[in-house]
Amino acid sequence: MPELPEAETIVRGLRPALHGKVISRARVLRADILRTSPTRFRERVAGRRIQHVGRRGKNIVMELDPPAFLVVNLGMTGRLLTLPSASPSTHPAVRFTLDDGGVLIYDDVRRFGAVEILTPDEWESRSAAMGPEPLDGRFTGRDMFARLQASRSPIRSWLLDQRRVAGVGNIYANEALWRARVHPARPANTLTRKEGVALHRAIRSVLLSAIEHGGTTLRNYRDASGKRGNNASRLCVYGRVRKPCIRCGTEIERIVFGNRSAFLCPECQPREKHHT
DNA sequence: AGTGTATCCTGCAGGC
DNA sequence: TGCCTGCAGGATACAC
Repeated sequence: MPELPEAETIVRGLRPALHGKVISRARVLRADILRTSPTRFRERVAGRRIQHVGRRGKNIVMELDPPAFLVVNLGMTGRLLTLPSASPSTHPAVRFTLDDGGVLIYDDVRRFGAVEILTPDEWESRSAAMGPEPLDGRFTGRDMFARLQASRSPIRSWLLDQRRVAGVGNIYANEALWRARVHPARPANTLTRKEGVALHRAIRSVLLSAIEHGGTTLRNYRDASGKRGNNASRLCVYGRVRKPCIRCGTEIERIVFGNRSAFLCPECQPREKHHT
């Protein structure tokens, strides 16, 4: 999916269209997107005003009044589209009608996503279970390094675990590791302080740059107005198997672990320290 | 604690 | 053209 930069881009597009609007009703076309019954969902959403549109990790979070949280996780192929949109909704799952006549559609080809309506308590505990926001000032290199030392899991798996850092997915995990010159399979606790700090910086710069470019569209991702992101051409390793490393010319490798592809430059990101 | 495996679901690209 | 396989930005549950 949509990782943090894509969710952030969608939020920025949604905010002006949704802020202050009342959801007059919701129509559920694909009930498996919800985590409750369609009836209960409709009843809990209808009549609430959208007070704030925000993001936590990869989740798009709308704060409603009377107090409730509409939380959207886009899974692999989810979209939140305001109409009229540049790309038509091919697989609509939930359709919200606003009091000003506006329409918001949750669209999802594979339906791995989720649209949930939570109580403030439910949302609070959900959010508390997630790791720090990587772009928040409270997320420091020092902190991250300390937490890396407590884990033996491969660093790429560590980065994908939303309880450790919120919002990093497979694209940006791989990109950040390449920038920091760290092999994705290295156990987290084998990173040196220098590497940990470099990785922390790399995560932030990779995410910030992706947001600046409107997110990465490989296939399905679209922003709230249906437009593609422009970040795909800036990827340095993700999906670049057998293409030359931009830094050193060595062929990029693809390896698989934790059920996901990892991409790396074997020269820039050695698995073991090598002596030169 | 960590890992591999499978699952949810659809579509697309590539090989033959 | 058609059929087959593998692959996909995520998250979770399971057995070991």
